[in-house]
Amino acid sequence: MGRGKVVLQRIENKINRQVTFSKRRQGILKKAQELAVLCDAEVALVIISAKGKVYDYGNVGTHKTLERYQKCSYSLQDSTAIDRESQNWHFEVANLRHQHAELERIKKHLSGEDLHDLSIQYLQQLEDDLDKALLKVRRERERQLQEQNKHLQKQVDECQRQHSFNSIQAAPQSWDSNAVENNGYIVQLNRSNPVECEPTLQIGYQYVPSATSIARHEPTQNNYIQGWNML
Amino acid sequence: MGRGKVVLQRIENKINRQVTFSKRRQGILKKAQELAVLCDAEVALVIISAKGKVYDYGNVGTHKTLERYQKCSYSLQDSTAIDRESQNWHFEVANLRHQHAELERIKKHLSGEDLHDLSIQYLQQLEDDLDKALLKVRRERERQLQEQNKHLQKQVDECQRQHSFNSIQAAPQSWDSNAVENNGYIVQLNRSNPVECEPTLQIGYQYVPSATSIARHEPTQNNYIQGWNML
DNA sequence: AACTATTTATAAGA
DNA sequence: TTCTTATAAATAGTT
Repeated sequence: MGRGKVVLQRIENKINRQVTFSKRRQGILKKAQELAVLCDAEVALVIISAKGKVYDYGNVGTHKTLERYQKCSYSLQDSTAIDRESQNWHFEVANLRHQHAELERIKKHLSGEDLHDLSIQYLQQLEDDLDKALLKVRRERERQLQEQNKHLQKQVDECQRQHSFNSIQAAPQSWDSNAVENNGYIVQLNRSNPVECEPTLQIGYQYVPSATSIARHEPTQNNYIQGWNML
Repeated sequence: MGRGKVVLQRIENKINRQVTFSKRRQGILKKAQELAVLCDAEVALVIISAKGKVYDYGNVGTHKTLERYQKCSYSLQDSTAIDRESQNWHFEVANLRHQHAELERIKKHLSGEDLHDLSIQYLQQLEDDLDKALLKVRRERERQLQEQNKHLQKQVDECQRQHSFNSIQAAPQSWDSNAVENNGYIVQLNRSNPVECEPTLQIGYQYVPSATSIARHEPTQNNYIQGWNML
């Protein structure tokens, strides 16, 4: 893939070799990542240059994958593999530290921090991911609200039934509530008469203030979920 | 390199994933070999499929290279006082694991996964946080685009200058295109005034105020990189 | 498993 | 080193 056909043979010109090494190293790294992501595989790649410089890649941590690999091909291994057991702690700690750092990084990005050194592509991807996540969160919240609603509706019906029953003996009742929205989201019942049923049902969410929250600007008593209708 | 652009994202179709895995595995293997031979490097590659099947390559023996790699990585750590602290390791590892689990949890939530057992309040908080993050990411992307914009403006000016110069000699040239590709980033230039090179530069994206903006449908060229710090 | 239309990687040149 | 460009190589979608 270049201006000349490639011959599978050590590049004799030192400069060319160095340049090619740099380019192809990048290339194969990308390939490794793509393979890992596209095909959901675990990939570890170690490259050591002629001068001894080490490069590595591992989508789930190079060490972790290598360990797994070594376990799998245990029988092929000589006995030195055994006393490497003692080094397992090294592995484990190094590994965890690595992953930890990585996770912290990702978490920051997902929280909108430390964005300054990211590429535009990465940012765009991040934006997409966040959008998707937001969508999912909204859906889940919606789901939960609906469930709660259903539950409450039952209670209301129950209550209503009893009430009606009692009312048959007495006067006809103008059963009413301030707001019952059935298939909608929140049902807000402000009952002033503390008769049989629970006195005040207020359902739904209250806003929980947080250090990092941008305000949901409306006061939270309406059931309208922001941005939902456009989904 | 195919009929469609590649999107860096797990291929959902199982068959396709399998096929791609097979093809790309071959491909990267070849790349690894070429790198090793052409550049006289030591290369080890381990691939473990989602189902656990192990593939490996190593021009001087996978195990050998891996051992070398592991030695190098260890030396990066303070191997001096490690053994004495070995008692602390249990603690450290446990600790790290704990933190790790926690981070994973948070990361999932921020990615819109595993939401089912969360409280409504938490979800709402999450939603707010995501909203905020999204905002920040958009701002950062905007900032970067503006920067790029500035850069391009310079180029355009340059071009314009030359153009004007040439035009003195001959007839004006209608050198124009609506899209300029700069370093692989496609930048749209909407020129309101086609004659003079007096450009209105509008680059990239428009800010969409809603958090639930319809996703960008442009070909998402993403380079979302996990586990590799080329950023 | 082959076949291509395309995309992607990169060798050479600047 | 980095960028550009012509071309080889890889491969996604198809048959």
